[in-house]
Amino acid sequence: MARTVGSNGPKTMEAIRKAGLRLIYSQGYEAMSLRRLASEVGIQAGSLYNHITTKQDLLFDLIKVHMDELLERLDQALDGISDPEDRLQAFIAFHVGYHIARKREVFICYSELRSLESKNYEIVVGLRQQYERKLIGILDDGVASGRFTVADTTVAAYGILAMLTGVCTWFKPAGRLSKEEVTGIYTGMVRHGLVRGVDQRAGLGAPTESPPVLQGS
Amino acid sequence: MARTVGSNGPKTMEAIRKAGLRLIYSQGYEAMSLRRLASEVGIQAGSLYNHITTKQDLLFDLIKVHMDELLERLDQALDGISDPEDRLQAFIAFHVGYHIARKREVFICYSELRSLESKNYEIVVGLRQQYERKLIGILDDGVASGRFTVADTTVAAYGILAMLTGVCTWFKPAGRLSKEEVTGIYTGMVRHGLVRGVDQRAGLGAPTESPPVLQGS
DNA sequence: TTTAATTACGAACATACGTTTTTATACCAG
DNA sequence: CTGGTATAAAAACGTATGTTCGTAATTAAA
Repeated sequence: MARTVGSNGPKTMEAIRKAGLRLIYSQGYEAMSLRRLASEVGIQAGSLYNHITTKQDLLFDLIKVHMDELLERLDQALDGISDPEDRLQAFIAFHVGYHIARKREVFICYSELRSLESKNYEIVVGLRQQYERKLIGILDDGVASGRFTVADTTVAAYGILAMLTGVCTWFKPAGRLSKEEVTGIYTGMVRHGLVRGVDQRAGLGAPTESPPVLQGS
Repeated sequence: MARTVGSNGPKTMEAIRKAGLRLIYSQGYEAMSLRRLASEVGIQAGSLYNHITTKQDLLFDLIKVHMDELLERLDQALDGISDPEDRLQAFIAFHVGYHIARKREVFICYSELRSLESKNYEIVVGLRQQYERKLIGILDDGVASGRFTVADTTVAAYGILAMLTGVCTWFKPAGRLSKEEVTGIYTGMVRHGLVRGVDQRAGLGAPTESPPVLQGS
């Protein structure tokens, strides 16, 4: 009926974030009750408020921390690379790798945007735009230097992001393809088309040997 | 305190479906209360139950009806077309057009899957797989007849679907690009790459004249 | 050792939820 | 006109929700 042995602030907060992430991912923010969250952490519902201010703040914190890290890691991944083609390649590899590694965080960032209060929503949308503009910038640089031909850099960027992000809805670590294979396939699709006509094969490496087997969803 | 003048079953049901679609789209299924829904329809919460059986059934019905129509319209759009390239082109045009026209229904079908009870969930996932397999089939046909080169038809199909579906998150009817322009750009990206190197321009039409202007989200 | 800050419990609060029931009116078929 | 059915209101039910509060026990600092 009081503070328990071994209770520890930072440790509990970490457990709340972890359980919250899992529950929001699987049930959605609205459907996750704080009593359920507390029980997964091993405390009572009221005790959550020693660590969070409101349920909404927990959601925002989870999303915000993730977006900040996403942007920071992207900068690291692109650091020192100046050639547009190399930067595009690095962007794709980073994006696919990150989205496979953090599929739950990524999913929440997309699916729970509408559960954010408007002030929080604006902040997150701003961060997402920053990320999008990195890719658009790469494409614009490539076009400006004559290295790329892009019908519309904005549409292309949105298309690339949507295509790559989709990976975290179907990728299975134990599945048919490794992370590296997936990255390679996606890079090829971005650069040479998702579907190539026979007249455009010149200059490409041999088609991969993987047969077009349908893997279960 | 009883039946009101002009009340009419089918008309009310239609209003419920319409308001429900809008509310679920903007707030999410869990966040939409039946009292709010009823008030938008202009009736009391309890009166909803003259038309629906449960809240869950309303969601399932909205999704199911949409999936059925999606599949039917796709069949119509592909009817009579046999060449794989033409079928792919028709698929892209259909998918983009439909997703622009029905963005709310489409969004719900993706974002509210997890709010479906397991039996309903299985049904909807089955329908979605039917749709995915249509595209995979087109790609397989093209590969079999030597018309396409595809690194991995399953991954390519998922990539195409994700890319195209993304259109309904940013497309604005009054925006810079028309539906036809968007369809054209996406078709080009599927066939020739989202980003082409300069060595691959031969045989393509002139790049579009649209400057890479960033449009607001 | 004393003191203050942490941390959790347990109970409670006000409110909101999906749903059911009862009742009364409007519509429609005979 | 009459009788049955369709439709809605109104009130209520039981439960669940996010959050607050007072209290007690643990830990860390003095």
